Amino acid sequence: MTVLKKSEIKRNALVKATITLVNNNGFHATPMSKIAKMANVSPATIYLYFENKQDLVNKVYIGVKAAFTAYAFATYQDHMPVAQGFELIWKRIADFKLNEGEEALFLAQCDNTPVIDEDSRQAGIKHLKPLLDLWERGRQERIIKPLSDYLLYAYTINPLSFLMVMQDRGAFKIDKNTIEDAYQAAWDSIKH
Amino acid sequence: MTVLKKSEIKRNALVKATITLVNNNGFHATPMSKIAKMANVSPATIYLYFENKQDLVNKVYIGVKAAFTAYAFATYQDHMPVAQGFELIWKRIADFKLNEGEEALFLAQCDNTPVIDEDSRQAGIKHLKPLLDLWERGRQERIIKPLSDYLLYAYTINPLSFLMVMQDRGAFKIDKNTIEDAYQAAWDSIKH
DNA sequence: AAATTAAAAATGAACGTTCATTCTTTTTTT
DNA sequence: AAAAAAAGAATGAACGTTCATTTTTAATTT
Repeated sequence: MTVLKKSEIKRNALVKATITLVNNNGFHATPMSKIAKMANVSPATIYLYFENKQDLVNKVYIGVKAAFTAYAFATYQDHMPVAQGFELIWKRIADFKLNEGEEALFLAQCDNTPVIDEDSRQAGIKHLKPLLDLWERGRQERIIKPLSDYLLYAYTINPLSFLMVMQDRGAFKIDKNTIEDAYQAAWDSIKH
Repeated sequence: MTVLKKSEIKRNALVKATITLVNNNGFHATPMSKIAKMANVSPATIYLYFENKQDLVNKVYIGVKAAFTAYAFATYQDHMPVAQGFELIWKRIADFKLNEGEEALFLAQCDNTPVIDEDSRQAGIKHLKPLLDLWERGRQERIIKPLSDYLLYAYTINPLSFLMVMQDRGAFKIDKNTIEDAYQAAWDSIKH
């Protein structure tokens, strides 16, 4: 187990609190005072770790996005066959969303609203490079339809976010079968 | 052309301003004073038409949702064959999103964030009934995979919202071909 | 090892601003 | 002229941020 400095513990608590509160109320309905309270910290302390509120969400977003993509690509290797590589990455992403529900929800919220600075958003997109490369290979090998990255994303990765949000609202429950069905639908929509 | 009472003109201006400003800045970053200014109205006047800020978004949301579903189902009849009915509805929805970009974007934003009251959200969902009925018929006739409504929605309707948001950010442009490709992907993902 | 000092981290109260909403006055309509 | 609609100014609460201090940690000296 990594030993954390006290300051890192505080920073982590602030990040956690931000994620939870933004998930439940949205960014602008989450005052710094509440974040501080949930992290057991004085409001002023936040400003030792972050420049201001905007800087706080930006940094939390980038951090979560990094953790997300690290998880997604952890077991992927770029010499894998396209279909196998896609299934692997897709299911890792699904795993992340299931196991790290709060983080996934936070990303979904940030990706769909004008909360994050454009710079931070761009930084987050960069991390997807391996998947975009895989898709390019898939198109060239005629395994994947000749669709733009945006369409491929819209029909494979994005639906997971939607399902997450619905689950969070208590509308329904994602289980093993749901995941398998969703994967089939995703693959069917883009396979040649 | 319908003749509008002066009061209706003001109300419409307020609705329009709300949509535009919420699209660009998000709900909580949109002050009543700005909405009033954009609608050429005093802040106080808003309160003649709406109880408060929350009531304002709720009502705008419900109104836009109603217009959206009216458009989506305008030419649909429930005796149509499943595949034909689905294509019709899907393409009407795509049309709406293209022609009424601001309204569509507003819905996407409200559907993905905790801005709208749960009651208003539920009211919005009710309007989708004809589509859910069509899907049920499709499942029974083994034309559509036996997937839950949420999965069908995630893989057919929701991707359009994602593409809209991306287009709004200037990331890419939706054209006739995109729509056709998207429809094919949607159908491929759910057809038996 | 204990005592002292310096540095860093953290705090709670306070400030200035912004915002939703209300109040009073003016304008428009009937 | 009375009633209704609209306006602009006013209000109080909430917020992000800063500031003056205190507390904790680390370094240095005895």
